Amino acid sequence: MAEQKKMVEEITSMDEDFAKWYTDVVKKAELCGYTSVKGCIVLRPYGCAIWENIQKIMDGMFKATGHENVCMPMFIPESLLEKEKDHVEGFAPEVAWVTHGGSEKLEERLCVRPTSETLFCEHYKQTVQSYRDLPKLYNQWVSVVRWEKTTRPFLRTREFWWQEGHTIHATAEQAQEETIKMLNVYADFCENVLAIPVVKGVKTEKERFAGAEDTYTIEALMHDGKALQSGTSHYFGDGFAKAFQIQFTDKDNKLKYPFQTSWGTSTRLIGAIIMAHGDNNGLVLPPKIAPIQTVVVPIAYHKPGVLEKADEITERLSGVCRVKCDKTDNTPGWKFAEYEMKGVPLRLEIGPKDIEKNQCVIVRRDNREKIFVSLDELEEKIPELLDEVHASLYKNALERREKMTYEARSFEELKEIADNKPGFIKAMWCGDRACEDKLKEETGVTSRCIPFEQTEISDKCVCCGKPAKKMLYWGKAY
RNA sequence: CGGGGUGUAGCGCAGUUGGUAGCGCGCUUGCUUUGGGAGCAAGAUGCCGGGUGUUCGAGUCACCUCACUCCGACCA
Repeated sequence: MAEQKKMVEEITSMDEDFAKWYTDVVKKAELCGYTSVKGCIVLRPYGCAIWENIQKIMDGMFKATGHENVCMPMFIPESLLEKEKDHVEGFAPEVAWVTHGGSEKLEERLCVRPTSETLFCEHYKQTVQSYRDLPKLYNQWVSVVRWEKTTRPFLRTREFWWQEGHTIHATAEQAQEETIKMLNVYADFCENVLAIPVVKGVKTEKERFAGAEDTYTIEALMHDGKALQSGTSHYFGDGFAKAFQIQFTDKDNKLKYPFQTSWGTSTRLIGAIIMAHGDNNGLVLPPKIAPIQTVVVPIAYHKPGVLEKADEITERLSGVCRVKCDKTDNTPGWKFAEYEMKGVPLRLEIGPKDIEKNQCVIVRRDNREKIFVSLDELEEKIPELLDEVHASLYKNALERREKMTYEARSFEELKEIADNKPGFIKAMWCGDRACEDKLKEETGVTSRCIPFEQTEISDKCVCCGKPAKKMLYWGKAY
């Protein structure tokens, strides 16, 4: 696969310059555009269609687990943001402030939401009185703003689109269960929809969300060996409830503090798709979220019967997949390159030679395999192939991750790997923040998560040699 | 926020010792083509990122500024 010949000249090869490859793909696939505000991107139709497909499927999964959608305002008064100490400390450095309404200076400045915990808390305070009001299982699809210093399309933008789930429960157990449940929904989505394998685990205190008791995460490995945090789920305990004075009367007629969670995934997932599946010819889209799943390319379409046949095939396929027929007067070669760049999973070529034999040529984007398919079998064959593409994308990504996951038993070994082999490093940890800081400082890796699936690599901390508590995934991250 | 790079046509770039703005791709029109980014012909497109200065004269020199981009620190 690495030896695959590069056929599109405009895209920088990923081995040559991964960062440039990434921006080339984003541009050439027409996923987004830049604007006059740094870090604020336009989701162009093709990128937007991918996001819409992500939203549609994920939203269905939220509904299936009992969640309801709401819409909160985008402004948070400074005094509201400040109510939970850790939370405000975490976010204050990167919020955007509104200071004027028209020409009048506001009494109190408003921040543009960087996340909406405080708004949900204010709302819960108004609507939760009894245990009968619980749980509330909410989600919203909105954009948020975080004034990042360095930005990259999809991976880190100042405004980004996401979903944030917020729930409130009568007991800690229920809230903890919810936190894990939604983490599993995310992992399920990444693996079964995006074909990206993820490591599930919990963050160390250092990497925890501001205000959370526990932050759970799914970590994916990109083509260049860097980790991408692809979704997080937070357990808040009753910390926010206490800070916001949210209380309810329980069955035993006692006033109690409820327990909360929040969880989010963002347009960063599009970055994950690009970097997990893409190749030197551009984007490779997992079929389930591909705006176009099959592109029909008529060959020598001026010849009698070709366009008619292409139309007929397109019409038939519209019942089994998202299909587009490109009837523009660009040459076939141009179209091949174009749709490869855009990651369309299947290309169907139909020309005079095929029509004679009642067949067509189907080419898979992921491995370029060329298959001759009888026109009588299209409706069965196309969905089968889409499933195969999904399965093989997942399999390849998983194999690559496994190949790029190393184990380290000593500091020297870890440093050696961190310096020379991009990827995940599994290593034991004593639980001390000091060791985490030292590893970051001296090797550049951060703790990605404490995975649920623990294996005891050794009994000593990779950094200080003291007795180890947990095995962690370490790595360089986006 | 530190370090590097780049700003000239829609995109990618050239522009020498300062002297009236160029190339490729794309775009428009026509004809011929069509199984891996087609060929020929004729067109259209410029606040040289912005400002100040030096100069008879600035895309070119100086200073300032803004934006983008890459690498670090901080973060979904």
